[in-house]
Amino acid sequence: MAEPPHRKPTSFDVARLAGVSRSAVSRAFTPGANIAPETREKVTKAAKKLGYRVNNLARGLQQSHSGIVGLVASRLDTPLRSRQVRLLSEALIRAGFQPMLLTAEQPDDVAGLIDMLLGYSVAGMIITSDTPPRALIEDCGRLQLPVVLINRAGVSDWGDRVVADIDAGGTLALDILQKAGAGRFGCLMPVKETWSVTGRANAFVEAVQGLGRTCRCIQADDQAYGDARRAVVEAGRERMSQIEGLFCSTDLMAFGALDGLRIDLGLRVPQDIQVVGFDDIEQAAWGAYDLTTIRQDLEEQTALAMRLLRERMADMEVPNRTCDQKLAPVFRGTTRPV
Amino acid sequence: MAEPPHRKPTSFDVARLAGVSRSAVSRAFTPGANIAPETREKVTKAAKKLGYRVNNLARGLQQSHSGIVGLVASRLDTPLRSRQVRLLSEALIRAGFQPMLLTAEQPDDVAGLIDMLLGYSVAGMIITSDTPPRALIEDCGRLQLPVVLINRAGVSDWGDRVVADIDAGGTLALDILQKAGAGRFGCLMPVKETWSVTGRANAFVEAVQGLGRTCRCIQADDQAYGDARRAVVEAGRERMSQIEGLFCSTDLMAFGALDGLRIDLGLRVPQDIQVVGFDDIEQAAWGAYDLTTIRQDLEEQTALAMRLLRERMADMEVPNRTCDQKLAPVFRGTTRPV
DNA sequence: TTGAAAGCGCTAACAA
DNA sequence: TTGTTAGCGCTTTCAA
Repeated sequence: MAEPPHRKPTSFDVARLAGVSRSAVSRAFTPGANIAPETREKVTKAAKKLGYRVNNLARGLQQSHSGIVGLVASRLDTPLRSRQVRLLSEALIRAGFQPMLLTAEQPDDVAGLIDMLLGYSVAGMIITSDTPPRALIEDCGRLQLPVVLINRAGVSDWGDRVVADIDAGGTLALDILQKAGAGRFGCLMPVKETWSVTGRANAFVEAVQGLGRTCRCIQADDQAYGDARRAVVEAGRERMSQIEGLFCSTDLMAFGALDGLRIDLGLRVPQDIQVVGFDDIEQAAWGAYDLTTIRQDLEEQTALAMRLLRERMADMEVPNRTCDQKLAPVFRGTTRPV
Repeated sequence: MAEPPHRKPTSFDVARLAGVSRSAVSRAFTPGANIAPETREKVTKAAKKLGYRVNNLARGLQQSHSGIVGLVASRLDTPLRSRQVRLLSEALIRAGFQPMLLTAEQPDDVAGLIDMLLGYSVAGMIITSDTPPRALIEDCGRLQLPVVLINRAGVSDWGDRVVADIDAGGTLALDILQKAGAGRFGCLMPVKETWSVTGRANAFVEAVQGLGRTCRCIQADDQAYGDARRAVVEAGRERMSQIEGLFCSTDLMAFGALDGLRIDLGLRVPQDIQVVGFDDIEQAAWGAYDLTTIRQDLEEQTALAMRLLRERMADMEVPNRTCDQKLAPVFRGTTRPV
């Protein structure tokens, strides 16, 4: 155990102790550098003795980027988002990057924060925010900074994307409800527009209309559990009981709907009304809800995002790409068995 | 709209355009620096025109720290943790820091990651990980790096702490169950030790023993919903129905217990058995669970953590401190009304 | 394979 | 209040 150093040791100190130059120290800590194994050995030993570690700030200053990747997320305390962030941050770390977390709800906040981020010469950005400000993304384009957007489309010209096919999602939901025997359809969605969440709800409505039927839409103030429950309760027992198959545009909203239907309105699910959600978050499998839903494969989503990021870093000239992730139905207790 | 700059502008470019020195530019971007308002004005204008922003890497290299604060968290995809991380990260950003997120489950991972973090000259660290490796924290102590630990005690000499009083928590849980009329008590806890989670369970058990009664302990493999549900089911209807008041050491485990009791074992809550959780996460208020629990005030927790961090930054000589956060009972439907 | 020297972009001490 | 100067700790040509 070395005595507590008061000043942090620099590559210079290590070089002196190891009897080599500072360049040698630098090379010893650069994977794949041209350096004799024994020199590297000497340096590593001296470094350990001194408690030296490379200063990433100085390194980033010298190289073009810092190894930091911005991770922009809104509603982080939501089950889907927190799982996404966990998976992404673990994947980034595994790939040798450092995720810098930006949690912001308002597009205005985001703008200022990204500005901060750019000051750190980030190597790239992954955005799962609800509404990333387009100006910001265009800024990244101007700086030739890799950006991966998750479940957001059409925001700007710049940026690669991983998306769940919203049309397929809407159709799949209808399919599930139809096969389960529902004939009159309803859709619960938030008023506030969001590409993915309102997008799939609209796709569902259109799919229903494609059948020559009409879809009863119930609008919630926002995407939270409470918003959904309130919306269902306000729609009232009468209106709700005319719906046989209800598609909720997120699982979270489906839970609110289920509690509203069962507890507040006294309807039985799936006997009186069948419910399908979207996302397959962990809670959907919990016994009290046991929700039939459509699964977004987050592991696959993460892997795709990382691939896009890496390919873009390797070659900035590659045209913008969009990857589709798989969607799969998960049958549980809120629809009748077929 | 300026033409796309290919090389990022530096303070030198701004200085030239504004007709001032580079120091003037630096001062213009340093809050509270000695600079004439009109000079600052000139600089800001030139900077905007060029699309200049301060390079935080270079700034951090010069100053003693980088403005980055490490945020270490495990089980980020868990409701309590994700809310903590959201609040902390927002508070950090508001205070002008940048949270760098470290998600790691194994103490071994953490060690390597912190090493990385230290390479960024972080200004401090906030740790809400389940089991922060003590060696690591002592490293921070050696480097005189501010560390705030949340709900972890006794890990090491170094570091300030925000904790929920585990003894008070255990006693409070017993109190609630007793007043609700329960006479025979049980406690559901994870086998794997954790200061806060197993700590309050033990406190509950001791409080029960203090009454001269014995407490039936049910051990789950871990802290997840599924672990809790399985544990209850394996304990069996017979054993469970001998318990009148069950304390679950987290809300998440309480949900698993509730579903196990009601769905798998066919017991009624609160008629046959009453249940109390801990944390008051969002889901506890959901209709299907409507869980009586003990609330950790996360807003207060965040505020305390930030205060400790800032005070420590201001004065490294201050002795280590521990702040207690308030605990409050929340009465809902899994206990009988008093 | 190695070392010397020249920056990366910024701030801080000093002098004007 | 401003400009000059000297680094912060590292990587990276370029010679040797």
